[in-house]
Amino acid sequence: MMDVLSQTFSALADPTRRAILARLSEGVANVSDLAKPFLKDMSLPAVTKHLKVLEKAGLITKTRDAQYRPCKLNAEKFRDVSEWMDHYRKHWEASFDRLDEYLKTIHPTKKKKKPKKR
Amino acid sequence: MMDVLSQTFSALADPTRRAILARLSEGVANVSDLAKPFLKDMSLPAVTKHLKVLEKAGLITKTRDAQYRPCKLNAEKFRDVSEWMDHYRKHWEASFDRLDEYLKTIHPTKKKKKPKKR
DNA sequence: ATTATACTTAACTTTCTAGTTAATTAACCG
DNA sequence: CGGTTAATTAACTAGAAAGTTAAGTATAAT
Repeated sequence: MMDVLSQTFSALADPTRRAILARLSEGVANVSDLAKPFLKDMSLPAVTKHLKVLEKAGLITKTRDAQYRPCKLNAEKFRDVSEWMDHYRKHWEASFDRLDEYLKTIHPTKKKKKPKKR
Repeated sequence: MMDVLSQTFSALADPTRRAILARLSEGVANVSDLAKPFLKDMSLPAVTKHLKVLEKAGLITKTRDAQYRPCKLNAEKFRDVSEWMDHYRKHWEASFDRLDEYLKTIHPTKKKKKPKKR
């Protein structure tokens, strides 16, 4: 039995699945819509499987409309990942500052690099 | 050949590896320090392998000090993941607001749930 | 009713992952 | 030197993941 976070991360660890999520971030799409960009690289059942992985991970929801299966992004799941990431945020922000300090010492006139606003 | 983001996510998709990262977020530790909590569940070579996965993914850096291998967190990598996640942030924040609105309609006296400050 | 469309399931193959034990390397200690 | 500690490498196994093709199901269209 896989823990929730592992399942989420491993669902995200595939470029096809991330591309599907990117497409769904633009709006609802059914299976063949989602599959279209990949059909030169893989079969339809392969895409079906990717969707199943995303669905089991809770990253998307698949509904029914006649013979179509409209899929939509399940945004809450992303928040869970983001919350896990938050624990490390201070570290990368700190390391950014350290780099910043370092850059100032070697090149004091150079424009200050600032961490991204969130 | 695995793309960078897939490699990062798949490194994160394991509870042992995430626990190692959590430990390293407290400070530098060498291999046997890191292994200790897991030695009841798995062998030392298993931990070595996990560390190799994390290192290849760029999430940690392993250095040398006599026979020890001090490891440290590589925080920049987390920023990359976070930046990918940012693309979806608006979605989960929006869905949170929708939930919020919904909760108000069914239970108007209940204290308002607020999205986490970042 | 039959044919087409949309999608899934089944069965199988190949490759990758996570673990194992045993042997090996490297540095330090007495 | 000889032993101990720290960690890695090698060789192997079991099981999961990602793909395939072929067959099946459900709805719609003619």
